[in-house]
Amino acid sequence: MGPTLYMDVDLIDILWRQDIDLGAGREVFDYCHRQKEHELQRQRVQEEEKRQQLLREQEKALLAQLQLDEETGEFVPRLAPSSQSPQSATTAASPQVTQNVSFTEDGDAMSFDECMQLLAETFPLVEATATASVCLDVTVAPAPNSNHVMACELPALTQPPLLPASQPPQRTSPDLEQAWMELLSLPELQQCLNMQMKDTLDQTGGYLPTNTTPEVQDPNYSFYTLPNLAEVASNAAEVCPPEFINAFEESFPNMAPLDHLNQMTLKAPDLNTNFSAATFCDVFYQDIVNTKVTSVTLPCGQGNGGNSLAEISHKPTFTPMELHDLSPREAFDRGNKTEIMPEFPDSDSGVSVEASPHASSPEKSMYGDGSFGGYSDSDMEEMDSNPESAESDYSEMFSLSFQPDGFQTSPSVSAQQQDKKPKHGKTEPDEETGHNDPPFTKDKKRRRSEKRLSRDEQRAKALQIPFTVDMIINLPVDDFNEMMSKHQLNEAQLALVRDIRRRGKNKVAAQNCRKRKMENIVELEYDLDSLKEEKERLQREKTKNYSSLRQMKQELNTLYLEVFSLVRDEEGKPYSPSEYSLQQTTDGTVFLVPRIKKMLFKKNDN
DNA sequence: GGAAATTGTCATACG
DNA sequence: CACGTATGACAATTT
Repeated sequence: MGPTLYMDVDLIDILWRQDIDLGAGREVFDYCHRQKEHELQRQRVQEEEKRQQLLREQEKALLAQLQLDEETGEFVPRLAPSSQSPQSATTAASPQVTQNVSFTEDGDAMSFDECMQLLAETFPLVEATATASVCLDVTVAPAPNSNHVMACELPALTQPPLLPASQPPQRTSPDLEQAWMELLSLPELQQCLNMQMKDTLDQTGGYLPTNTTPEVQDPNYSFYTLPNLAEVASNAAEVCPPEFINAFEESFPNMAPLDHLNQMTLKAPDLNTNFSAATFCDVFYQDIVNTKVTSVTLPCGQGNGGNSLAEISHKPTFTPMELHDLSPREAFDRGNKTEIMPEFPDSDSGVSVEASPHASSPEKSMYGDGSFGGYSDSDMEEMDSNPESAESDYSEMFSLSFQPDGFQTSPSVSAQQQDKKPKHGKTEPDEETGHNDPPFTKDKKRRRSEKRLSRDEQRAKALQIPFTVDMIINLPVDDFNEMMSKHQLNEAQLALVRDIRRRGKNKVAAQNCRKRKMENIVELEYDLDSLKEEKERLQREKTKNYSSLRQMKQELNTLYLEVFSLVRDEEGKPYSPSEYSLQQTTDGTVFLVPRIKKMLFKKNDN
């Protein structure tokens, strides 16, 4: 059982990651496990001792993460939506705020303060949504090694949630974006990010040795992360946008993913003992509660950070699709009974789990729904619509994350992203704040209008496909194949890419077809009008000609009578019109023909 | 809340 | 045969 359970845990991790990508709050799950074992003991001691130091770094990390979240917006929102409802959201908000505050206090730099404010403004929703996550975070935090994360979380715990929650979510997407960009561009911030990256790496390295990481994940992870790191180092602090993206990817992938993995592995064993499919949720929940109670001091800030990190990490880190493959999940699902669906049953399906988008109870939702919820295409959308805005964030995040991968983005894509960016901040706040259950329709509409990610984009994101949808669809066959050959994709990813390409092509074809159809209709209508006009014109001409003909006949008749009246016989008497008529031959000669004769002639002719 | 309009997909045929 | 396109039919969404 032990090994199998362990495996399950890893699989679960993977699945969770996927779920997270999808919008599910797997982080919660992972964290809970981790927390159970090591969090309380180690975290308390180490964290408390090193709090201050860690706080700085962690906060920095959080900032980085938060930023990522913002831009990508994916994960942060998700957590909230998946996990819960407004209440949770409010709670979550507080943690972030606290983090922000602590950060500023640390006095890293003036810029940081600004950043914090920005974060507070931009993430009100996220934070709110994160409430539920906070609990989770606490539980999660446990991993001793994950000091960074923990530290980050600690601030939040120690400091009561202040501003963010209270502050109404502001939708200053454009402004916020600019601000973010600026912040990112700040050398200090970048340095901090880099620092965190390194720290996380180091820490992760330390952790890994103990239990370590699922083989599968690590490879991929390293695969993606390494490049990023290198880039970061090289870039250090430079320009905002590019670096911004890179930094995020780098920082997050390294930090969150690794930590999670480590924690996961560590905790897995423990869980195994208790873990049963049925009890799975319960266990987590309990663990979380316990951890919270016992280790208030522990860094849990993760509500925000943790979630955000986890989410963020997903993107940046490319979890191996292979792992993804539902098998693990399915097993997991059976056990839990939670509704996790195979995300990619077909290439077509994006994801499937249906979590109840609207979590009923905050806590439970967190554990049950949030963690387990999967998303189908429709589900994905629902998530977005969910209280939180997962969707908006998601889409936004997605766009950002996508590019970061280092893949070229097609111009169109970039343009879309830009468009989306401004909205990110806004969307989240609105939803978070209030969160209306009904929002569903509203959110969807809003999203669409705002241009959220398409289904395929969401799917691609969920599977962490390293190409933009535009690239997948628009690249010529040769280039497409070349691109595909450069990246190792699992079957699910390949299938999805193929489907995306097929659907994308067909979508364009359908659009063209409809456009053509409409053009044809318009043309035909135009032709119809033209023909109607022609008909009327001809009708008028016909009438005119008819009248003209009558007139000519009239004139001809008059002339005929006039000529006939001038004709005289040998005696000088006029011929009777009734007995004679004038006939003209082809050569112009005119003959006076007796009507009787005429009749005779006719008879003869016949 | 429902009808009309859009839009996305799928299935299928064709080049 | 693989691909891409065209298009009717449906379904999901949006207006």
